[in-house]
Amino acid sequence: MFSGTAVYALRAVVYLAEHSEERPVRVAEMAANLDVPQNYLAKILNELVHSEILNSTRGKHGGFQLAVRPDGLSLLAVVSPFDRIEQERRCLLGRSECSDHTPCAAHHRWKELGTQLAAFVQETTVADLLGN
Amino acid sequence: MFSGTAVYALRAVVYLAEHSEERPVRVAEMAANLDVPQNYLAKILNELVHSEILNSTRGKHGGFQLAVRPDGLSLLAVVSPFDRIEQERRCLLGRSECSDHTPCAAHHRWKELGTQLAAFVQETTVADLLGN
DNA sequence: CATAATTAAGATATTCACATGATAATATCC
DNA sequence: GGATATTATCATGTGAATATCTTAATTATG
Repeated sequence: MFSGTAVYALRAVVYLAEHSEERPVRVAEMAANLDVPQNYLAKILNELVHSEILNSTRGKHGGFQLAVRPDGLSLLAVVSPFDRIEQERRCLLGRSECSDHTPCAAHHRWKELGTQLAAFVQETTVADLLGN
Repeated sequence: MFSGTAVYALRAVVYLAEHSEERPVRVAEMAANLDVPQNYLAKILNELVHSEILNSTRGKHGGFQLAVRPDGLSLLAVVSPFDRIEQERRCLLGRSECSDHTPCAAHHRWKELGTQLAAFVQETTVADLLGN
């Protein structure tokens, strides 16, 4: 459903929500705990900084912190720099305009699934992923 | 949701359901009509033959035919040689055993989405995709 | 100011889905 | 049996996602 990169981003954001309240968290610490390649994670975190989801501070005692409150951060916001999930809602058979003109029998249920997925990523926040 | 290869397979099976009642259909014809690379399509069809979803006959007047009735052929059967969609139902964060031990708040709704997707591909048949 | 710690960024490497090309195997038709 | 049409299979190429490596930029501390 999500790309590997997007899942990394979600895991990282959850980790920061749980650990970066006070001090910034270093990439090395996160990479070790989340089992993500460190340099790759650094790039992902950097993109999240550009998306204004994280703050970063360089130098000694630097690291990453959440820039917004977890309950105001939707999964869609975290994931969208990496996955274009809006495109998931196309025709099952890849036809360009199946839906409007000549929907097949399965089309409506299929579209409903896409709608539910979209609602999930929009309405679910990082706060909903905490506490385990 | 599905890989490109799986969508090719679906399109091909639908095409055969509509055109292979009498005679076998050649790859070249399907590739042209479905806008799929011919050699790539040939490989996909061959895998569907091995999955006993299609029959093939070589030589002059050869081609591919559906081996089963469209209303008895689930989307899951068509797609599963190419996509491991059962794996879609894991934890959102890629944790190995999130679900059983310490489900997060979002886990139940996420799992429900996966269940609905699984039900869709199991219950929907190729016959449901015809007629447009 | 020098040093160490850390993110930022660019270049390169790897892997895999996707695609192409060429050849072999098989069947039909004259 | 030879020519032709078709699937079957293997070998190779390509591009994007994933991952690594290296260097630069920035900051705190003694």
